[in-house]
Amino acid sequence: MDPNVRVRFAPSPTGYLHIGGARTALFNWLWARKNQGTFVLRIEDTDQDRSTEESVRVIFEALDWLGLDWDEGPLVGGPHGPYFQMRRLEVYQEFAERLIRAGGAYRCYCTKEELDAQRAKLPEKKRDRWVYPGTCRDRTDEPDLPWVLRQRVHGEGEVLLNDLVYGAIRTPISALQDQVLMRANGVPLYNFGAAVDDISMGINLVARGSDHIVNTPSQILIYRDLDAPLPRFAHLPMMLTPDGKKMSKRLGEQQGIDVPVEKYREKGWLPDALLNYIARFGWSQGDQEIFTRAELIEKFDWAQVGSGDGRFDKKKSAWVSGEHLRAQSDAALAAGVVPFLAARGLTVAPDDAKLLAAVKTVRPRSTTWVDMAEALDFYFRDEITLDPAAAQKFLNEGSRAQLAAIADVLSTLDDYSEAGITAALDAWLSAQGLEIKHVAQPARVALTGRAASPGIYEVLAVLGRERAVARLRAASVA
RNA sequence: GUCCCCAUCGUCUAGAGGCCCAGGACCGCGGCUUUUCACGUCGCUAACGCGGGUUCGAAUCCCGCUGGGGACACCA
Repeated sequence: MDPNVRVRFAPSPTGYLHIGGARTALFNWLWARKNQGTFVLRIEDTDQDRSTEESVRVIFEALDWLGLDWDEGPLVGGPHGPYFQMRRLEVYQEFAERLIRAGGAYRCYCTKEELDAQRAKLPEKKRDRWVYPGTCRDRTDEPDLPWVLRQRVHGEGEVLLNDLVYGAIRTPISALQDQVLMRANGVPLYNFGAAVDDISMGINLVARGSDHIVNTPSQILIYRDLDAPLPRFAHLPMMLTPDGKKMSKRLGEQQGIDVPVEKYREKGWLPDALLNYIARFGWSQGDQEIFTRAELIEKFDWAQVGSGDGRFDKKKSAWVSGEHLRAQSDAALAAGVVPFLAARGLTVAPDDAKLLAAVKTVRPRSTTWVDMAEALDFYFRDEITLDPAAAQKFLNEGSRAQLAAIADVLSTLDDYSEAGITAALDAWLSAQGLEIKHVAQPARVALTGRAASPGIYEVLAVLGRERAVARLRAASVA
């Protein structure tokens, strides 16, 4: 345990919280909570074309739903704010001056247009191999001209990145180029903004996606030139689509994977279940598959994080979701499903006795709230619709007569409880020389409208005498 | 194309030289349970990409190949 741990999650608000971003946030959060350190949220909104306030809100909501609370950041404040990059422009200005003085950057007066023109002269195939020729490296200051801050890559040898997950990664300094760090309007680019903020916010462990490994050497150079203490770095393997491609919203959804976190909420996932699935993705702890949030905090460690990219598995994620749902108490299940019933137009109170009883019967059959609400639907709806295929298959002249007889038995029954119903129907069945299996399916269709449901006696008991008898009679005459 | 990274069942993974003719989980398949569907339970199929080394011994170390992924912006 190390309460000095300071980690951060730094999303850019360009639409939604990406499932992979949620995992990055989770690993940082787990590490902070395990160490009783500090989890910082920083919004990297420097891409003014794509950043929106709406997506800032969406990200807050998603983190809130997941229960990943931050100790410093927007809404809660903290001693290292502001926590939106666009409100930290003076900080970058100051660091820019410092970096120039330290020899780690220079003012570049080349315009984008000039450089684009140079690039355009190259044959198309070589365009992306273009490197800045260093025109302004030693240019004297031009007080009247606009300038961008450009990194002065200097020194010999290689940059060593000692990654907690990947181990030693060496990059020759010669492979790095004089990239732009800050635009003429004072808005930083990623590598500068992230490094400056991580320094000024005292972040001592940077955990992010492995797609950022290539950025790290440039950032290490900034730390070095600023004489700032280097944080530890932990890069997380990528979460890919089932096809093994980088998970974009479009590609993910093409393959049936939800990429925005809010989708999981809409589909009725338990936040802890989603956390469990994404934590177990790239990280493991022996043979354990199901973890509570507390166990995740207790057991998480970088040593168990693997370096191989993985592919999202929808089936397994559904299983994890179901495991968590089934672990809930009846009361929690009832309370949780109420909004999802409401979404289907069914108003039920969370402490409704019938709901509590009904929930027991569908518990082993559900993987999400949405599933569960669907399974519960027939208990609470006044008029059910019969599944045509099921009705055709099981409701015929013979079964209709039996349903009518069963309705009679039930309507005169003294003890309308599951035990009472079972006893009475068993007596009736044996008097008829029948077994439950001969009438179960027709009864199921009549009572629930479907060919699959909880056990017939449970359904009868929970549904209540009035509705049960009415549905049986309705089906027997149709 | 260049640079970087990765490589165990279909998928997520255990495995840090002998404990592994490779273990767990999901999926799939089969049995049991059973009024349906689930849940549960028992079992089965299924992997160390290839080639060289090093070593008494390699899934584990080294090299090459192949395959995959990522990055190559005044995006993040």
